Amino acid sequence: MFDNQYEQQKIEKSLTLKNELKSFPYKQNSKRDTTTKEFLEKNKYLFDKEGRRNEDEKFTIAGRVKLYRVMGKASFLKIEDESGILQAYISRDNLTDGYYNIIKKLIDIGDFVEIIGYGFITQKDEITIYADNIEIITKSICTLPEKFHGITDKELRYRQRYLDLIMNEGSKNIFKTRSKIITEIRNFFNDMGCMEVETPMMHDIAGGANAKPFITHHNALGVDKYLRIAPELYLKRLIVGGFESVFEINRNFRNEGMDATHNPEFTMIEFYLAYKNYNDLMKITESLISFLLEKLNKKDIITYQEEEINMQTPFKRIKYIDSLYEIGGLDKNIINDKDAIIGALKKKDIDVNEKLSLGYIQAEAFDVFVEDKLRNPTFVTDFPVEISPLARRNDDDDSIVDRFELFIAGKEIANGFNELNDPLDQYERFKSQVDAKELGDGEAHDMDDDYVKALGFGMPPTAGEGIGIDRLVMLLTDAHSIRDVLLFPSMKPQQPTI
RNA sequence: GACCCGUUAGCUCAGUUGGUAGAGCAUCUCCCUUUUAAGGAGAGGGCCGUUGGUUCAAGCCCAACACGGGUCACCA
Repeated sequence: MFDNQYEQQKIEKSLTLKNELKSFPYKQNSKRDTTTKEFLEKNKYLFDKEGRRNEDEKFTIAGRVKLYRVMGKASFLKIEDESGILQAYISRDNLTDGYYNIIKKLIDIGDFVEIIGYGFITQKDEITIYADNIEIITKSICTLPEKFHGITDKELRYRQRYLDLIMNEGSKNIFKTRSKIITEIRNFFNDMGCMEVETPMMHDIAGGANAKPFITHHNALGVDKYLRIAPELYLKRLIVGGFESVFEINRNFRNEGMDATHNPEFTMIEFYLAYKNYNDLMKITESLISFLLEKLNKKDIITYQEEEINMQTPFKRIKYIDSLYEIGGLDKNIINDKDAIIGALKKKDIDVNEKLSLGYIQAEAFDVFVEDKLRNPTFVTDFPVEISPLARRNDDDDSIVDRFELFIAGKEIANGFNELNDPLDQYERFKSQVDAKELGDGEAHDMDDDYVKALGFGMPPTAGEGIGIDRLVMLLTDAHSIRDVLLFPSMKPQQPTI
């Protein structure tokens, strides 16, 4: 650790600071009173002032040295804090007794310094702090990446995100936007009177979605637990309990492949509203997205990966079955003919499990022929009942459910439906999920007796929805990969390189 | 899981038909008191991803593996 030549040199400097200057290289009790941004604002007036400086007004700033230019008896530094970046000027004549010649050799790019000084304007018209004193308050040991190209290696950016954040302004902005989006989503639901709740992350039965779970173990109880794949069944238990509108923003864990839109842990908001239906949810979803665009100062037309997406509401709505021929281009006459769809899939070299029922085969066809073509926001509605084990059947057609999914730029962003609250029907649906599992659907639900029992006590008519926050952030920050919107995306372990 | 691409100094990258490893930034020494990726002079810094193979000789050719990226598949 810390054994390359650069690190050794910096450790030497750190020891010099400590032993010869009696200046501990890792100080506490900073006296910073001004951020770099505030400094720049407060000293703008100097452009109009005689002499373009004011030696009487002192400021203390602190931050990381990003650039360092030594010119003999004077030096310029760029000091960065969270608010921005500020140029500092230190000169031999303004520091005490030869201190300049010592400190200038001990400062490295990457160190945190604290500077007391006053504002002045340089010959090139840059507001700068003229240092009366400078101290290294945190000595860096490791060398920062090159100042011009920064860090471009994606593996390094993901594994050492702190370096990415130090070097890449764009990356920092993505995470600021992400935080803003989550705050505003929270505000949106709070303003609706919806209550934020927390439900278990460790489940005895991995329910609420079709996915393979992570398994962990509880030693004291001697039982295996599953990291949750969705909070749905717990949130609906709360509706049974009498809360009429609840939401939860938190992580889900799914033990599946990773790619540009899938990370094993990802963030969802799920919300459940009693006495609302799935049409209400679509309207709420539209107003949420409009609200976010407004808060982010974005227009209705956004650019995602060089493609224009029209986010204007209301979003397009199309029935699932209709989308198969209207968008997917399948022959209208074959969409209820299982064998014919299988034939169409086979033409595209898609392997299908022929034992599955029509609804599953249609779902496969949707994935293959339709999903990618949904570029502008589109609600796909009225899904087959087989692939919607927790959704309420349509009153006129019991083979479909009152459910929608929202697709934008070919990706699923949201999924909502009228909640199934008939305990007997729910029991039967779980049973057919168990059957599907035996037929080879590794992601089908297990039976959840307690949940069925909860419904037995009565859940009022309810609609619920989940929105994938990461994908929404990708869309709104023009990020190509989910890893670009996760601070610490999942990566394979690697031998330590330090 | 399949295919393609990548892996060389702290970082960003060159590296010819196979013949003793290169640049810029960064670092160290020296010069330089208003610079803007500051400038000038000099120096140090390498398990060329790992392991095998071919060859008199491998950063370069071959194979396997590791990690990453991309495309597809799987997956809500």
